Amino acid sequence: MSKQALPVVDLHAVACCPPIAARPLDADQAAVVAPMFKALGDPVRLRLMSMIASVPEICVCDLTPAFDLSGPTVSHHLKVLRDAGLVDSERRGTWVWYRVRPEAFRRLGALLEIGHS
Amino acid sequence: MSKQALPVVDLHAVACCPPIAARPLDADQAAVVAPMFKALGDPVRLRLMSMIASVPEICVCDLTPAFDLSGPTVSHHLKVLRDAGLVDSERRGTWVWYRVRPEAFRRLGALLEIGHS
DNA sequence: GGGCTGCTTCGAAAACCATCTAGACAAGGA
DNA sequence: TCCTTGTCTAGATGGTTTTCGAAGCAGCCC
Repeated sequence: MSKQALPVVDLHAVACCPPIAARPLDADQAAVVAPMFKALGDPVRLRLMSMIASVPEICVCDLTPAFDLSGPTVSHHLKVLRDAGLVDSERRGTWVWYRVRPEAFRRLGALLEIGHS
Repeated sequence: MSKQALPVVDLHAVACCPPIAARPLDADQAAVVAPMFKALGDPVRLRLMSMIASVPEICVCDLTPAFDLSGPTVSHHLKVLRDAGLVDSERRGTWVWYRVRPEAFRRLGALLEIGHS
């Protein structure tokens, strides 16, 4: 949905990004970041994310057959990833294409770096 | 609980660790890793993890007062982190101390590195 | 237009989760 | 031994999540 209003997670609102091992996260930061981890906390979504991140972009029609799940279920999981700000989608003609939002992905990785303690 | 049998997640069972952006995760790998992300997908647990990771070790008695939650609720969240293999605990006299399992933490970080695609 | 295919949204059922209170257990001190 | 303090377990409850089938919308082709 390229015409969709705004991502549910505003990435600019995240106080930018010392690793969680560097100093304790405050409640506000945690409230912004936790939903991203939560979105990756389901095996189906983690695989979807991995399939999307492994290529520049990928069609839903190539994602759905990789799972033993109904179309609506896969679509739901993709929406969770979208709402978490982790991926973006765009309809082009008949098909809908998904791609990673690299800044979100990088942010998450940065949080898990080893703190300099 | 130092005397507790084994961590619920056997870290050695994780096929070790190309970033999820390098190639699609298979279902077995996803089933092992997703619970770790899921454990971090709650704001309370993310803050707990961050507090634990920021120091060599920390007493439950220092974790609980940081939240507006009952003791049992904090204890429950700590158990989720333990079961996910992310932290370890040990009773020493009156108090129970928690510390990060660095290998699990590093593994998670490695998964989120940018793939060489 | 009419019908087809791809994807999403809706609504409902079942499973799961966060939180609480009450109670149990462990260690230490009177 | 009994009492207190710190932590965990058990059980209950309300809220959320996963999943489905049915229905909707968007784009294509005849």
